Amino acid sequence: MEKNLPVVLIAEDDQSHMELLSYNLENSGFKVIKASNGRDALDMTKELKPDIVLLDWMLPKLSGIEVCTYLRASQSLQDIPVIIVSAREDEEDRVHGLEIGADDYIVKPFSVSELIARVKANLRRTRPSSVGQKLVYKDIILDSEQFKVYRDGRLLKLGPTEFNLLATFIEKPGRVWSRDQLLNRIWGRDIYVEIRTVDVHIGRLRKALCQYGGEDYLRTVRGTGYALG
Amino acid sequence: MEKNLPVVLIAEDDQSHMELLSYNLENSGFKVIKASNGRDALDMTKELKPDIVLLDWMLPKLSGIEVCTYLRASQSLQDIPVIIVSAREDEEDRVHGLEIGADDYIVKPFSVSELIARVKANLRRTRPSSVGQKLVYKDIILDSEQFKVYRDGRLLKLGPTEFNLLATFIEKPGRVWSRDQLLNRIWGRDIYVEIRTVDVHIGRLRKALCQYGGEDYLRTVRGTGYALG
DNA sequence: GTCAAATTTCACAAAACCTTCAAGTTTTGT
DNA sequence: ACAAAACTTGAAGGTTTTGTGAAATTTGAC
Repeated sequence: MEKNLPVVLIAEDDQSHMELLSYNLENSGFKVIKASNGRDALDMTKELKPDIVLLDWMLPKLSGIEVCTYLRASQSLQDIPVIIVSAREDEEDRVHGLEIGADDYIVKPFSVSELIARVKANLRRTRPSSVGQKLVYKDIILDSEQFKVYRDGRLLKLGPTEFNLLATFIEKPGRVWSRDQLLNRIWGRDIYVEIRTVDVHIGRLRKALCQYGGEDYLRTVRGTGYALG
Repeated sequence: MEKNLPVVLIAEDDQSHMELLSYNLENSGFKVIKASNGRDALDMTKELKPDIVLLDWMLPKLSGIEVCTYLRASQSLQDIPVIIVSAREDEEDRVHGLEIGADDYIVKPFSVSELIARVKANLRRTRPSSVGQKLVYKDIILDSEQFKVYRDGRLLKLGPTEFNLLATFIEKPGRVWSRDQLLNRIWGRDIYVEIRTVDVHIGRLRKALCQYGGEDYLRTVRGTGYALG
């Protein structure tokens, strides 16, 4: 129900570990989806495109290593950060884990705060607005922890959808997003909304950003979509 | 590196409980050391002289009760506050726990803020400077030692839940908390309460904070949660 | 310059969400 | 054990946000 939270896929076959992980991640503001074996993990990743994947080294059906290898080979999934969680401490495994393309490697037992920190660190690259960072574009500051947006020092008033749109744009200034991509990302996957609705909200965001005057930073890319700057 | 933080020894054999406890205590400014059985707990207490000890009732090798009894008999360790953490609710056990010299007794499941509050309360005796600092936001002062809140110099009347809410908010002014996060933090994990209950208590806190007039500092973030300022 | 396609704007009804209220229950204090 | 205080819950009512169609405007191609 909560929308636009960063999504973490946890692939872990040990029930109590799973619970510990998901409880704490949910508490830290993530949406958690769970897989108890490697095959499910892979399928769910393809299907749901989580923002980050936590893979246990040992998994039934497909090992974490295999899943990771597969993800790295996939065009559309290779940008999803992968953290390998393992009981193995040996240097060799650690190297192996990183070699096959994992972004990080955590050894059990680990502290919860370490885990959260690593997850956030790895999301910073791909979804900076999701980890409570202030994002800046020109004179706009978006504070995702406080859910506030300032322009030229003044606090702007904007609705949830406008905020989410701006958060998406400001993560990658200049990048052009299609209406479909925006719908998927902000409204969610299986929600039926007219594509034109995006336009309206873009218009609202435009107005909100200029409520105290100033240049319009939102660029319309005719036939394609929108971008910030 | 860490400077003079109060040290909490947690003796707990359940891995996930340990994580939950240590994560939250570390987050609240304590240094945590861990023991997974009674023998280790006793040895580490002798060796490291923590500022406070959290003892699970049931522990391998030596039970929490035995450890506590031993500590109380020791000249050099008897002043270390001991909190027994237990799943037993019976009055009898509670009495027994306190009889053998525990300073406090917490029953699982407990809320995080309750735990923190108890730990701080028990540290007040031995390390008064480490706890009970007053938290301030604008004209609001929250005195966590006396459990009192002042606004503009006047003592406010507010119930426990309202106090806990405010304590959470004032720790990080501006940060937005989801209802789920607030429930977890203030009501405790495995407790089932309607999510809407949060709204009502927010409403009460609002009223309480403005009982002598003044601006409403609580900000509703539609679709997300609440924040102070 | 004209035209068609695409985008923007506008107004409004519906939906989602939040606040308030009051009643009933539990907990606390004496 | 009783009274008071605090808490939970559902429902009603109010507010904000959202989605949509239609009209107006802009854009780019010819």
